[in-house]
Amino acid sequence: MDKAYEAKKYEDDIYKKWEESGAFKADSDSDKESFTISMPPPNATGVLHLGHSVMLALEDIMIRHRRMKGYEVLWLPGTDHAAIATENVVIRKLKEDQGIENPRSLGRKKLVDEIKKYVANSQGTIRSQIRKMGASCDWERERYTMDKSLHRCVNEVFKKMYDDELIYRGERVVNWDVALQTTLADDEVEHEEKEGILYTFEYLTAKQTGGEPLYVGTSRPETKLGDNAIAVHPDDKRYQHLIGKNFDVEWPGGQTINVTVIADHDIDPEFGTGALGVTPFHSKIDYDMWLRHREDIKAKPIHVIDENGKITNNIKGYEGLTVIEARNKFVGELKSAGKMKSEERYIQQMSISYRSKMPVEPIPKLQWFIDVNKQAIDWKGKKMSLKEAMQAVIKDHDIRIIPDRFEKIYFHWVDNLQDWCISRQIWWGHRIPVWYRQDEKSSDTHVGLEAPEGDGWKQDEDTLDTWFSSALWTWSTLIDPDIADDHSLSFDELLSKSPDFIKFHPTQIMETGYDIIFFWIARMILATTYATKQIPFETVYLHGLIRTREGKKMSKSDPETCIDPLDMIEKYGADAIRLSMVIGSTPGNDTRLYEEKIQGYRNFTNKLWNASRFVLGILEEKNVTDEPVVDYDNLTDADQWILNKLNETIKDVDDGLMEYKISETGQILYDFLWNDFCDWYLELSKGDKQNLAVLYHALKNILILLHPFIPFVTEVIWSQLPGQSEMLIRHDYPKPDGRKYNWKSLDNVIEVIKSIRRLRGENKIEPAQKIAVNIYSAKHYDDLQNNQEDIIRLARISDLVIDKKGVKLSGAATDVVNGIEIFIPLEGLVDTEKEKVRLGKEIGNLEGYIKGLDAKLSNDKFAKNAPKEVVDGEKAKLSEAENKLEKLKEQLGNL
RNA sequence: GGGCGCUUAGCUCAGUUGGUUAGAGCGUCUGGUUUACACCCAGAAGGUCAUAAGUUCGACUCUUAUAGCGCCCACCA
Repeated sequence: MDKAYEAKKYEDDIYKKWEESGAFKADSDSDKESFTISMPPPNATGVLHLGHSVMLALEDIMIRHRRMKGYEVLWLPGTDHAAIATENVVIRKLKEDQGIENPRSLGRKKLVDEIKKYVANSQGTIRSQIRKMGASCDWERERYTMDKSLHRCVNEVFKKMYDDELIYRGERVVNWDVALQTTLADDEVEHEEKEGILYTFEYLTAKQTGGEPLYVGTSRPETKLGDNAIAVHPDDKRYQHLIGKNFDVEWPGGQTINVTVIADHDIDPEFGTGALGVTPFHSKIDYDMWLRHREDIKAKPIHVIDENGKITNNIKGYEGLTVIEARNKFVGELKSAGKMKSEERYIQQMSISYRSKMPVEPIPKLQWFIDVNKQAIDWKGKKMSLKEAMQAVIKDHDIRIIPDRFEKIYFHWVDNLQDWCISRQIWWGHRIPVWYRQDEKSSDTHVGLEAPEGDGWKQDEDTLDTWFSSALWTWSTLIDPDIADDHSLSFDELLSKSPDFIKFHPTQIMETGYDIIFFWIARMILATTYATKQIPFETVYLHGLIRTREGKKMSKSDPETCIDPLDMIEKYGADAIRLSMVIGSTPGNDTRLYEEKIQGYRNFTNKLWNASRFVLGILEEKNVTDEPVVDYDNLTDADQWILNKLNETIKDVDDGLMEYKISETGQILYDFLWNDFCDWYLELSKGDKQNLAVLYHALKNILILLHPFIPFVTEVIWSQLPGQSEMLIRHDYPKPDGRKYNWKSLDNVIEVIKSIRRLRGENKIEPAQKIAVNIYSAKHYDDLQNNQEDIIRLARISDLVIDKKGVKLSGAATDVVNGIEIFIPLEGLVDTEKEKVRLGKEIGNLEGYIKGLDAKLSNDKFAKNAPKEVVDGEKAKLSEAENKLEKLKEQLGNL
């Protein structure tokens, strides 16, 4: 074995061996309890980033742990077609690489083929990068959101919802991404604060109102060319006499509109002039207001802005102007006409597309929607709406969210959920499975898996929101592709006849970043409860975002702060990355990552490597070729101590992982290996009482316990361990052995050694200098006597005196631990004055401590209210401290 | 505007039913080469747990307020 572990030399080979051995494969025929994770599918054309790395590290830990525990484990990998994102990438490529000015002019089929080609070419990248992280997922079950079987599920769910009247087509004001030329769902719109201007101008003249002119404030004056109402608060005294009246308004440019004054409670009389110009076709609230007052409003809404963000032909003199041009023109006209009352700067919220980062225009369009309020689903015997079912599964704790504060965030979102616009005007994705046929006499609509018989059917041009197919991910991936091919089977039969679905759904845990709780988590709950009558997952584990050391978002454009996981794997190994992603971060909280952190965990893998090298060296020296059997009747104090620690560690680690406390558990293992096993047990094994079987046993279990966290290095070392034929990935997970060990004896020894080392350090005794030490303890005499060789060696002692009691040496450095008195009597080596000061300080501390304990214990209320264990514990502490104080005082007097 | 989170050693962070003299890693300082490891070993320094009040025998932990930082949701035009 090399002196230092070089991850690069081993990782790819190990991964290959695992994969070829079939260790990742799940068996739907198994009798074992199942444990399933659906891997959140990265974009098919993506490259591995830190978000993927955290996801893969966490999920692989969970998966490997359960696999070793004997669950039938399925971790299903896959990729997402990422509709808008992918189409854009390809369009840009065609423009840049092939000089095609407008790739859409290629036509639908050709462009989609180009995209398919691009996806097929780049899908391999992310696959191999997932492997680099060590992810032990079942590649034979890999799925892609555009697979045939998934496509069928998409169409089936669409049809089912359509038949249940949960999906409808209607003309609504939708979020229109002008740059990408498509609609967006509400949660795909981001809000950005921007300084804008609130224009206040004369809308109705004094003559029209019969009193003061009516002023209206707006940040988008150009839309006022399409108003059909003015809304005021019903109780607003200023406008009472106008409510219900109609007015013809002639704008300075000559355009005329007719507006009705309506009263609506949504109007805030305090804001602006308390009067709002209602533009139904270019604002969702205005649209809703129009719907509410449709009966009263005389004029029809006017379409002002078109899909390109330009003014329509409906507005004379403005045709073809951009929104900004129109605004400037209109404002100019108002000013010249003397109608502009004021222009105030204020902070307004801009709607921005999360995809294009460009402004979103509300415009009216005929689109497909999912009705979230219609009661159409049976959930646990109750008729519910999609929204109610989404609420119920969390409220009833069918699904648990970690950390639980995200439940509140989830509820807030669901409570305010509106119908989901699912149609997109792009070509890449699942095309809406609806066909239309029109002739002079009739118009037909067909919804189904394929075009109906007969001529003249044309499929809907739009595709589905990419999250529609993602919403089915936990189960559409489990539908047997052969069964999905059989169109004679009903949708319910697809589920009931697919062995994987039966065995592995619902999944146990959905682990993903909290940033997609709405896009994805909520949508999976929505679609899966509806379509399968099952929850998609039992637990949601939300990890935080990875940030730079300064707490900023990492961006690819800034290579200074942006860490590329692939570079780090190359440099430090996947194991080190995994630990750095997982230790010291808690669910739902962002973590900062920097190279030194990864380096630290690389050091840890190297520590394991060297500890193993040490043990393996001894085994080899002693010609051990098979696993030695531990002789439990013949254990040293050190053996008992480490076996006890091992039992505790096994329990804590197993419990911790079962509760998904990944960070804490990793920390426990880190400490156990480094502080207990290496610093003490291995050091003690360098003495005269080496126990081969226990060394082997401890190392073996350490490798098993660490394997889920750092699979590569543990597997490499495992292959060197004599007597193990099977790969570590398949090994059984340990249980505590149930034995009682005497760990206290060695604990005393350790305390004594630590104390002597500290005294040496404080008195500046050279490490090479061996010293004389006297130790007195009646109670622990045997413990010390039995381990004196180790004390001599590890504390570097020349003459050791251990006695039940003895002369309190003067002029010595002294300490008391666990009632054991320690003297280092070398005159000349110990600075008496310094030692006096030190002892005095320690006595002072101890007296303060005792005073506090005294006060606590003499307080009647404490004795009355505190549990007995606590009181007893405090009493024990007090007597221990008093004992120590007495001895220290004595020692001080002796100096 | 509504909601959430964070504030603990110089830095990055743990601390889950309130009960140790508050922990780790990195960094710093003092020393080191012993049957693995300098990607290492031994030791040390460093904290009014943001601030203030409250509940309690007891608060880093619970309550309330305040401040700073961050995030999410929301079309007061």
